[in-house]
Amino acid sequence: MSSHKLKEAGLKVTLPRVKVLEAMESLVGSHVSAEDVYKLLLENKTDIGLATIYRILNQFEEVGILTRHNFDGAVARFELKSSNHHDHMICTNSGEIIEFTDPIIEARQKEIAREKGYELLGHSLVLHVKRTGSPA
Amino acid sequence: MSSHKLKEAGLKVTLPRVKVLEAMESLVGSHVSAEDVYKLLLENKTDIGLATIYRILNQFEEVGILTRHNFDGAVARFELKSSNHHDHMICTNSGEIIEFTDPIIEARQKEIAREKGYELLGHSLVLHVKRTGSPA
DNA sequence: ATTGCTGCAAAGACTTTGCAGTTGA
DNA sequence: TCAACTGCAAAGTCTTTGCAGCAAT
Repeated sequence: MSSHKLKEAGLKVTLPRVKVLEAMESLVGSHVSAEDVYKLLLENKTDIGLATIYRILNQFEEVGILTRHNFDGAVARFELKSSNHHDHMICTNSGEIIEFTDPIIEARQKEIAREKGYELLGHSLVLHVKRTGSPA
Repeated sequence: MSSHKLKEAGLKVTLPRVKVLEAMESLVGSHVSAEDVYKLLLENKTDIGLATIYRILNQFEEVGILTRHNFDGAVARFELKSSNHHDHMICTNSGEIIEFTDPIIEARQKEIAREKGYELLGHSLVLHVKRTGSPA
């Protein structure tokens, strides 16, 4: 249940927060903007102010419920933080976002940071791609 | 000479463009915002409108003179495109930006895209790091 | 002489904030 | 009850644009 997750995170359980969390849970695998969440909730007859959505999304990020992406530099996109970390590939034609993981890259990143005298805290990797003739 | 680079790129050689290009050339290795360029030019007694700087920076990116980064999702940062591609590491404490290259990661990226049926056009990789006890 | 470029100020997109009223524990 | 939360509208930040005048070929 969503409310439990909120309490765990130290957030008061309020209707807007529950609704936003439910929306994000129903959207696992998507990468949505504040506006997207707002519209989705409206469709479900839940009218929560856009400002509140922004506030809640930020809080959720702070407590680690979700991850923020700035793929293009324009709108921020969010996705529920899943147990399995992954990176993204964006098709320049369709705008489609494909997720992937690669242990080799992950390992190298840690190593590179260490080599330079740093500790890796996180990373952001986005591949910009286009479809080729040969399918997946 | 800067003006030659502009002609090559198909851009009319104008004072603002030459000044911005010179500024970027004097800043190799930095990652500056439009505002940064604006202020730097002002210090050098060159008063070019901020809107013009934005326009020029965009044009320079289009013709491949420089690269745009959206490290944090806030301001866009630019750097002269150098012959040698590199990625970035940002220290969360100091904000310092360290450049690096890694052939293994580069190769994997290409492979991953291909495996999924895509062609790699470009990528954006940023490591978020913090200093450790052991120096570089 | 043209055509494109620049400056200014206004507008735009996205996001945050102040404040008064509401709600959850 | 009382602190925390929400909604609204206003404000903020970064960036783009319209338009009239200026400049490069």
